[in-house]
Amino acid sequence: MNYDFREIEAKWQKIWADKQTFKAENHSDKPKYYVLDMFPYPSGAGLHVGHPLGYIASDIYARYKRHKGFNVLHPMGYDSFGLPAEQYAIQTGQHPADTTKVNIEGGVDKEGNKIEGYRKQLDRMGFSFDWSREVRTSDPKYYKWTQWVFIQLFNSWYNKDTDKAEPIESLISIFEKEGNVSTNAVCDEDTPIFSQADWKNYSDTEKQRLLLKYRLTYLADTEVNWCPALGTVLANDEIVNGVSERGGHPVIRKKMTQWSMRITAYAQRLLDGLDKVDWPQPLKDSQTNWIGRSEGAEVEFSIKGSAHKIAVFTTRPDTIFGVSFMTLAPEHDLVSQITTPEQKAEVEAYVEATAKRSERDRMADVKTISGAFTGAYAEHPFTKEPIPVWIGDYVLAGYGTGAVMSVPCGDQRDYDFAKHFNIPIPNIFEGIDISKEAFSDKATTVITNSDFLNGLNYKVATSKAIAELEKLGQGKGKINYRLRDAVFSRQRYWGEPFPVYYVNGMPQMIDEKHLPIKLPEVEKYLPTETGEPPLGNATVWAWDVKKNGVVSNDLIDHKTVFPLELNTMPGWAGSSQYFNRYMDPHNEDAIYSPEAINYWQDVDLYIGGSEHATGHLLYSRFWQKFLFDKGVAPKDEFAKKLINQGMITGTSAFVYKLLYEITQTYEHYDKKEVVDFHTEIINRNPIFVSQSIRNRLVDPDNLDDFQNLTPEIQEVLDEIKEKVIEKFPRTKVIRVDLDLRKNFAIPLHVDVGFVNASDELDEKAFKNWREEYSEAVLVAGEDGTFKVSREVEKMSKSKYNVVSPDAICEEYGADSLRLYEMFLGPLEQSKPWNTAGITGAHGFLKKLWKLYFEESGIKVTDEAPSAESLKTLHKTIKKVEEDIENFSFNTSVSTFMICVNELTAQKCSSRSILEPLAILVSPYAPHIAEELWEQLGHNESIATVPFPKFEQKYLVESSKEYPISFNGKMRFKLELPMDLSKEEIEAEVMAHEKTQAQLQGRTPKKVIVVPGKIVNIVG
RNA sequence: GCUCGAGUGGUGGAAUUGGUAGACACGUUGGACUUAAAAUCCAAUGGACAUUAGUCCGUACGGGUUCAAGUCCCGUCUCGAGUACCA
Repeated sequence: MNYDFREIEAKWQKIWADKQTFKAENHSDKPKYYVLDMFPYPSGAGLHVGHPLGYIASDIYARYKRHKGFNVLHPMGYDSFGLPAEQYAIQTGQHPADTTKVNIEGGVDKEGNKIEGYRKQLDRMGFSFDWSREVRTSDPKYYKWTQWVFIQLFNSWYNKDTDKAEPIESLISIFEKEGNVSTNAVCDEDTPIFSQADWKNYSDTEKQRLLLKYRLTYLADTEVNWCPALGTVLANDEIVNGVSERGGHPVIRKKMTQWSMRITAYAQRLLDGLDKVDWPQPLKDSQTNWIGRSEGAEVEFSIKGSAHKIAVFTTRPDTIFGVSFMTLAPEHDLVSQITTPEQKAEVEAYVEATAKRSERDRMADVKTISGAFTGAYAEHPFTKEPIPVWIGDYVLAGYGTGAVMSVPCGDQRDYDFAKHFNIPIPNIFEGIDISKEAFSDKATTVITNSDFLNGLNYKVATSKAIAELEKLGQGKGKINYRLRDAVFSRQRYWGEPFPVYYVNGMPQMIDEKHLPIKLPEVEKYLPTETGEPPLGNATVWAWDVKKNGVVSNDLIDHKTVFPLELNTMPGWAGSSQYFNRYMDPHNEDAIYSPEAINYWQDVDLYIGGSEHATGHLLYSRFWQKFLFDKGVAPKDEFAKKLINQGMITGTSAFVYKLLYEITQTYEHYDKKEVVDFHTEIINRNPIFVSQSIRNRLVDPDNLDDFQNLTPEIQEVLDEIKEKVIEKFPRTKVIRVDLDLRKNFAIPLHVDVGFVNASDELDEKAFKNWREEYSEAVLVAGEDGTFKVSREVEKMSKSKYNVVSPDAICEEYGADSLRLYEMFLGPLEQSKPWNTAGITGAHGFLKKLWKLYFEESGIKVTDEAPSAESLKTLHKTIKKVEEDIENFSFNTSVSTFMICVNELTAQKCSSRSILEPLAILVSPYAPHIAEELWEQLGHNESIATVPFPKFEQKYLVESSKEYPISFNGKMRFKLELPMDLSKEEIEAEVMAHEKTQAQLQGRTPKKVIVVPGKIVNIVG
């Protein structure tokens, strides 16, 4: 009987689906275990071999936990709102819902391309997902609850006294009793102070406007990152190096009315919570940096001849006597108000110039120092000296107060600015030379020239300065965070609509019981002509408060029918709670039942990519903490343990195209005919050379450098010349030469499917690939083979280096793929894909199969196992169990290989060894394990069979082969009984002839004996 | 620039609290079987010298601790990831 993986895998995938083998119950006597993968965005390109890496690891763990007696929740779903589907809709007019459905369920797209569909691809790899719990973020039944969370956030404020979110009603009742004078709440910077009487007198609209300054999600005019190419705003985490993460388009600053999430209220708790979770340190670090807590002081400077005050944030209040100027961000509100008439023109020109520059431009030349003097002077709080106030774009509007007290001697940026504009640089550091650069080492700071701070170190001076500022009422200690509130509006179609309508310009929440508010149909997915978001194209998009339903825009009368919000929610809205929704995914009355979440609690193991560090994983923690405050979630951190799987990169293949030119004299022939023929020859006969030829032609370190022409190439050029001569026999002079003007050996990606494990190109496949290559000339190397060169790059369609899991499953089977992906190396490490090695994993499965079967059928017997086989089995159990617990999946694959190699050598056919072995293998290679289990005579699935128990007694050794070292170098091995004492071992070793040979008569200075380990002889 | 991580054969990678460096697999070479190929099986495979024994060198580089260092400490270099005028 042969190992027919195609039949076996199809058979078991069907049985698992039919019998719902992996359905998880919300009630169980077993302990719970929740294993989660980051759900994918279903793109039209489908999965490549890099995607399943994390899924395979989590599946192994989930299966292992079932063997260990846990009730395992292992769900999967789709993050199905998103930009690519919308861009595709704009191009083709197809509804994103339709294309998304095809991408998930399979089918044919409008261009006639067959799409396999994510679901089929996933099923093929034998994952033990509970598909009955699938969620899709774009499903109204799902986004109903995304909208619900939004409403809860809107109806909450953050009470700093209790340090949690509370219902907005409690804030209103405080305002009614005492105004906001003593309210300790997180709110907008510009929130005015009002009394109980003020509150009473405010109009309804005014009250709503004020409440927006406290709500955890709020509508406000904010400086946003506007991406004109995408036609939408972006959050900070969606911008990489000043351009959009998706597409790499430029981003500019713009003031817009947008929904924001008051995530800053949770800044400290988001930091503190990191200590409670077992997440990778780099990920924690990047969240910590992103939140960016810094301790310091807020200091107020009054402005001479003005009632305005400038507030600055500084981490170095100890250097306050070193202030020689102040700098405001060009966008700072005070700029226009304090600028003197003489400086007005210069300042305005500067402000305008900076506004025009994109974020990227500003980042690109951080070295260019620019700024303008406002003409205004602030007053030093202690010396009362005047301090010139400048503006400069090195001060960011979005951080701190958007203004700094500039201490050039202690801060390099201030120093550079001062040097550039000839501003004095007073030195306040004892014994430090500041003629070349600023001094910022806190540890060795001793303050001088600073009145009451003289002689103090950083720490003491800081607290003293803060205390003195407090006495003056001009400052206080403050903790500042880099984290900004997150913009939550997107000017896009394919996202969750807000459950919001507008009365008198004030947002109103639609009552929960009318959710979901479904996306309206639109004709076009582009912004409207008036620049409104795509939902502005909808004709039925108004809210009728009488009917409680969406009605035609024609009916808007601002009395009972009002306009609905035109923005949609950002990509991370749907992913911020999906892990909880899986616990009770079909609940229509609540986001999930208390029973479900109290049973499942939180995610025990979460696996996904590290690129979500400051996006999804921060927002999800924020929402979780909010729902925890609301009493909806029992845990304030949603995932106990998180692992970032590494990326699988592609191994691109290249051939080199040689450029050449044909020259000839024109006698007897028409010039045009000649030139056309040359062009045709060059187009029809492109020359490609293999790597070795390229390396002889070109200096590999300098690709423009021609070295020498090889005979092979000369031959090819001569052949082409022959063709030209044939066509124009009477021509006197014909030359065919390489075009050496520039990089003449151009590397071109070729499909990795045309290349075998030895990097040899399938020339036929290559020529058939493209019409223009059909008569290509391929110049092989000296050994007669045409070899491509290879380079590791990100897997992508455009680089022709994508390897699909379907092809691997077809050729080697899912079990081989699973084993091989794990075998590649540690889970967290990124590594290049190389199909060649998969034969090793596949060969292992064949060898495993052969332990159970011979030609005629199963060969497993009830014979008692040998001591050797028992030892092999138990050391495998021990190692595999340790490996899985440590997520070291690559080493357990090796362990299996060793085990099977040993059992084969031992000719083991004993049931009491081979049954447990099938269970051990089953998390990794579940199909073959199920088949073996059934063939061994079992009727139930192997999935929940208890994991074999390790027994130390089988590993007890009676002797040990000691490595005998001389001065730390192992020279020979000596088999000795385990029960010898140190002295006995030493005596045995010293008496050995090889020891004497090594010593050559010398007397050892020292003999180190570690029983059971090693013997080292020194001297 | 800052923060974090990593450097081991031709390749992917092993190596538990410091204790036999290179497990396992790929690739390569030789051999068996076969008309042939595939598949399968056997052997060799870090480098150099010796080709029997053996010796020397080897975990990015330079030092150090130790009977013993891939592993611990100090310094340097390279690569990767994140972040970047954050006051």
